[in-house]
Order: sequence, then C-alpha cells, then structure tokens
Amino acid sequence: MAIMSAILDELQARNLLAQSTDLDALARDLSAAPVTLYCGFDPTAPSLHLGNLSQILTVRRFQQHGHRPLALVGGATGLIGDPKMTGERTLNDADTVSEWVLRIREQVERFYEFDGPNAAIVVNNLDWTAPVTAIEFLRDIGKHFSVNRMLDREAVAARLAGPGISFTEFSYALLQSFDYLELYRRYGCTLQTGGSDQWGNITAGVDLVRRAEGQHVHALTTPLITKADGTKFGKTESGTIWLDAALTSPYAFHQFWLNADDRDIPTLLRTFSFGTIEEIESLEQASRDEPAKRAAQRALADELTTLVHGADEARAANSAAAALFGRGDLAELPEHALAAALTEAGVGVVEPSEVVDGNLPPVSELLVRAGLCASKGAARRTVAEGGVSINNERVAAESADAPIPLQQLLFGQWLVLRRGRRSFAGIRLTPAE
RNA sequence: GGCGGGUUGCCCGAGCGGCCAAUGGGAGCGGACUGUAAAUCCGCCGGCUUUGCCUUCGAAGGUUCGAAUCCUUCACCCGCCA
Repeated sequence: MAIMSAILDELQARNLLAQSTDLDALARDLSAAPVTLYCGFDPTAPSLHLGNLSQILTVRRFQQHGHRPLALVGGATGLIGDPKMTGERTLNDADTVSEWVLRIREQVERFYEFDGPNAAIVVNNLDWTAPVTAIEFLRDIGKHFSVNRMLDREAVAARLAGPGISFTEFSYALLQSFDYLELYRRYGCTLQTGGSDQWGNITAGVDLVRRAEGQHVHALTTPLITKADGTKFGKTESGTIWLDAALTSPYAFHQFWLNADDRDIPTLLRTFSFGTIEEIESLEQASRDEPAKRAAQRALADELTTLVHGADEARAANSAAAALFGRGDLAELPEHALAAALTEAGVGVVEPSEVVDGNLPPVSELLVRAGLCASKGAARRTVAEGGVSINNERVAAESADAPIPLQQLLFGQWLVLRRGRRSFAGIRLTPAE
C-alpha cells in the first residue's frame, strides 16, 4: 500500500504510525490541501512531560509540512479525568486546574509556529463545554453514544472487572468526542492525533462527528514508547522528566538523554529528533560501531535540551557535564565555569556561622544539604560504601562525620560533592558579612 | 442484613506475646567491571546527637513486666449466605 503524502511517509519512516482510520483517505486529504488537526493535553499536573512532548512533536511535524495545528488544553476534561486502568483519579479543584491550564498553554506555545498561513491556535475545551447545560449535553451529545460500546473500552472494562469506575470518569469519552465535534464545526478540524492509548477516545470523536454532521474525519495514533528494560519511558529514579525547568532542571533533562540505553536509541531518535532519516540512520550506525562514544545520546541531549529549554541552557548543561565528568583537575577550571556547573547540578548552602574552628560541617551533613542523600544515616552508609567524593577525591569510609577543613574549598567557597558514578551537587559557603 | 477473612516498611508479601526495626522477593542506592550504557557479582536499604535511643506493622483505646502479634471500638477492603 503506497502512502501518498509527505508527512505520512515521514511518520512511517520514523515508525510513528500505530493506528489510523482510513490511511488512504487521510493521505488524499493531506496531499490535496492543508489539513487542520488537533491533539489535546489535559492539565493533570503543573507541567507537561516527555510523553506529552512526543505528541507535541508529532503535531509539529504536521505543521512543518504545512498543516494547521490546534493545540488543545483540556480545561474541561482536566476537571473530569480520563479513566486509568488502575483506579479512580482524585479530582483536582477548579482553581488548581485553571492554574495548570495557563502553565501548560505557555509550554505548548513554545513548540508551534503562530505566524504564517498555517499558524497554530491554542484552544481550551472549557470555552465550549462550560456553557452547555446538562440537558443539552445529554440530549445532543449523549444520545449519540451507545453504553454498550463504551463498555468495550479497555480501561473501562478493566475498571469494571476491578475497582469499579465512577460515572464521572465513565463520561470522559463524551467530553473528548464533543471536543472533536466542536473543533470540526469551529475550525474545520478533520484529524485528531494522540498516543495509541487514546485510540478509543479519538475514534469515539470520529463517530460523533459522523453521526452529528455526517462527515468522515480522521484519527491517527502513534505507538507507545517502550523501553528495552521494560520500565516506563520518561521516568528516572527521581521521578518524571518534566518540561518545566523548575520541576526538572535543564541539566537533569540533558542528563536524561545522555544516559539513554543504547537499545532505545533508534526509537528515541525517530520519535524525538527533527534530523532527517539519513542523519538518524548515520547516528544509529555510529551508536552500533562505537557505543562508548554515545554520539546518538549526545545528539539527542543537545537537540532536545535546545528545543525545550533553549540554546543557552543546552550549552550550560553541556559544559556543566563536561566540567563535572571531565578528567581534569577541578581546581584548574575557571571559577565561573565551576560555579555554573554546580548551579546546574544543584547547590547546598553553608552559612559562615556554621564554620567551627576553621572547619565545615561533616560530609554526612553536606550530602543531605546538597540533596544527594535523603538522611544523614543514608549519607553515612554511602560514605562507608565508598560512594562519595569531595572535589573528585574519594572520602575515606570512616570519615562520614569528620569535619572538613576550609582549605578544601575551591576558590574559597565551593565544594564539589559526588555520590556514586554520576550524581553531583555543589556546596557553597556564603561570604561572611 | 448474617457469618467469615483481611489492612505490615516504596511495591508484593512473611511474622501471630519477648530472640522484631520486623524473613523473603521486586524496586532503589553504593562498590567491582564498564561507556555518566546493559548484563553480572558483592554490599546497603525507618530516623537520630548510633556500643544506645526514638518512631513504625489501618486508627483510637485497653490487657501485660513486655504487643505487629491478645481484647474493645471505629474506618476501609475481600469472600460466603440472604
């Protein structure tokens, strides 16, 4: 089956096509004229994360091919909650959700073009959902839905077999379908994209448009990103990788990509990179030939940190990593470089009043202060296991509570703490006043 | 509504009056080996002013020299009967 549309060919080459309604019809429409498409993001947290980013970027690819994106932020759907397999969500209050809507709207705006003939538009489904009365909704929208079919949805079936489901969450699919119908009416939107877990919700919308308007619109999903080791993509030991710099520092974001498993490289490059297929294939080759160089990881880290946080932050994250992981003597780094690197990694502060007899508090305390250990007990254990370095020199196993002479400070105020192979943080002695 | 079973550390899951800060597995952390990778092996894995002390075994009371373990009440979950 030959796909006849540039954007679909590209998605195909990147393994980004999971399910679709009528791919040939979609290809015809995409080739004939610019198509208006949408992908929604619910405010279930103050920030979007990497899973959302893959969806944002898919839509961005459509825009680059001349199509018009509607970035939907779910001010209404976020108040209800898409049913999860595991159990009922806790409802967030309206103020929280509207605060998150604002923040997520700002994030989304960074990834689309808002000028030109196919300028993106940000929309909020609360705008058309809030004014509708319950009676109108049940008559005009609800009448088009068969409960029998809704029960077939995977998440709903799982919930019925297990912990049960509230009517609130059960109705979620109606709201999302209503969005598609409304966007079709308002903007002529004829394509909704999303992760393959959204297939049920998306096709419900397709059905609603057909019933209400007699029009055939499209659905397209991308595969769920799976990792070679079976763990969930987009999380680390310390939690979700957020797009908000306040929740996940650009340094941590950059490190996330740098530490990607070799086996996941093809998927990650194809999903997240805007490089050409040729460039991606050559990185994949480099990764196979000389895995230790991690050329693909570096390329991903640089490209995505630049995209999400900007070129300056990407450079800073890069040079911080180079400074901290480099083999050179830390004392030979210029102070501003050291300061910048540690600021990226995280800094714990020591007040001059805490200096006793020319000594800083012991490492066990400093590790907690810098956020590298959860408690002093944990810090002592890590030291005893030989897992801690100060200024890249290993701390002796029994020295967890030994005071640290001020002479160890670099430039009179910095200490570089490392836990394990790759966790760094700084300690800064604030100037005496 | 009646009867029975359950609620243990991040998750799963033993313990059923003192030897319990609590077996085991998973996750996580550190070390060795590496490439800031994977796999493997070893160690750690409630807190602290750490030969000891403090707080944990759904919640609150009680019995006892002593309770995760016994009793009472409450909350939630799960079976069987109606």
